[in-house]
Amino acid sequence: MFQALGDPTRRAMVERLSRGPASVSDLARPLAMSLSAVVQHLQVLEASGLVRSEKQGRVRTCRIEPAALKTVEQWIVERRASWERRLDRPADHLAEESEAPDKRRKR
Amino acid sequence: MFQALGDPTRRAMVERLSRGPASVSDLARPLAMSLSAVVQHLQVLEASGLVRSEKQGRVRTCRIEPAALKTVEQWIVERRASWERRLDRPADHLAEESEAPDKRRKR
DNA sequence: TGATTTGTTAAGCATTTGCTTGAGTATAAC
DNA sequence: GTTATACTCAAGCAAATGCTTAACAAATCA
Repeated sequence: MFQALGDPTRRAMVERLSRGPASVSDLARPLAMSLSAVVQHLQVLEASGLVRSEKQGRVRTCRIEPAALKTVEQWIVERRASWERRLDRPADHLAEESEAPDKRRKR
Repeated sequence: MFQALGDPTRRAMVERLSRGPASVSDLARPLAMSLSAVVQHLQVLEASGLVRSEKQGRVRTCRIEPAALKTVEQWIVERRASWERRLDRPADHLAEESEAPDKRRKR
């Protein structure tokens, strides 16, 4: 998912979709590239699980998968929490050392 | 930042750093690649603003930049909020249409 | 029916990415 | 002072990425 969101075009597509469902052409309209390229980006987004789409007639309607966004959000939140937890207990890592060396409790 | 987090190795580095500061060799230890490669990943992370590092003596100490993580988090939260806001007011987009066509209020 | 709209698929191509190796430099340890 | 440590920097290279064009298929429209 992070990799999918790593591309600015795909982020623009997700932004558009966060405001509501859209067809492939809708997604392509503001983008300065071929429809084909947009379809390829869409495939990446779908493969990542961030976007889902279904086709009725000749138009494919795409929409965001909020649960997937939540997963990404969760990853970030956890890393940040892990870091902040550290700062809240100034014990232990006062020496702020590396790791491997000094595993023994003496010295 | 999304692009930086798009690589699994770099995500592992961020995970490690979320548990506390580490030297370049610390970061490299669990990774199956050359130190040089790790340094290159580190450069990407620093360029993105997600990680900061400073060198004292011959060891470079790296740490996470929580504000940057917060920025990423914010982006996700906003997209998700934008989507959920939509669902809360079932007005308007009942037809769930595309966009450009039918701008006129008749029909 | 024939033309148009909407999308799909494949091939090809330039650029970017994620490494490696090898040859340094500066600090710290012995 | 020699040796090990902890990086640093520059090539070089294979694979992945982000496009393009072109040919095609299926709905829908006139």
